[in-house]
Amino acid sequence: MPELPEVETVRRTLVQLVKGKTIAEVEVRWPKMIKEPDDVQQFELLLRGQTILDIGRRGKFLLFTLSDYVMVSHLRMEGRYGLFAKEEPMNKHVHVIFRFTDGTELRYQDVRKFGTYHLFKPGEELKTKPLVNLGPEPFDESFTVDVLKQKLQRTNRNIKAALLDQSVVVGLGNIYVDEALFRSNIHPETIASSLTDEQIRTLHREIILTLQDAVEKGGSTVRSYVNSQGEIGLFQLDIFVYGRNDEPCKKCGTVIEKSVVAGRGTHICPNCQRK
DNA sequence: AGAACTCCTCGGACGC
DNA sequence: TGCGTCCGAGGAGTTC
Repeated sequence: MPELPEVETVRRTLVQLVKGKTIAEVEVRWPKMIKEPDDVQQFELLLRGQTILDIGRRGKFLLFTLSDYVMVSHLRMEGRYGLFAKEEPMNKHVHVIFRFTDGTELRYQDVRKFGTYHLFKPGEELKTKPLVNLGPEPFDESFTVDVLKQKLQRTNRNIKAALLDQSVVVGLGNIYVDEALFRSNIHPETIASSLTDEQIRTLHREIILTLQDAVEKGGSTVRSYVNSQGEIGLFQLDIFVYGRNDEPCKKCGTVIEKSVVAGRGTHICPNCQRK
């Protein structure tokens, strides 16, 4: 399940693979993925002749800057990109194909078909769904302790639910929320508004450090994620709690427990993270 | 505001 | 052992 570090890793590898290429033709095999424009044929048509100038990222969204449009792509849980020669055999889970003028093609593969595409005129993408209500980028200076504190103080939800909410801060998903909370010694069921100033300072620092560390290591490979060149991430070696239920805590040796919090599988060390 | 539901498929667990 | 069935995995939009 790609979160910020995995999406950033995909962005970095993808930009090297396709920057400067011009789209000759687009084939959408699963029309439900195209959210904007409504008409899938229109999506395919508008992309013809577009050159990929750059690829950016906002939260977990990839933003393809094209000659005349911005294409917003979300990988959700299992989306992957790969560059292929057109004659290479097609995987059955490929749902969108961008054929370039040079005979190569970018294939979007997604076993669960949860990924989404939006196409906008430049500037429009920031004024509307799905990007309009996103919170600050964790590595941006606008993500301050005070901003985090303000957002946490006005909610009665638990901290796990709050951190999964992309309007609080972007980029965290189930893995990195569990990791950041462990590294902050905070129990995921703690009511967000009840965190002390010191806990918020620690959490703010650990969110940034956890994500930075993971970006440097090329993300995690949990379940199916690989980057655009088929390489796995190395951060999974540094994971403290996610998926480690019934194994000993790396800090204190207590057995890691798994439960459900905010409707998500949640991993904690009951000794390091107390309510 | 916030919880529940929805989308979707596969693989692992489970039962016989 | 082998085969069928069931269900959990979850980001984010929508619904209530």
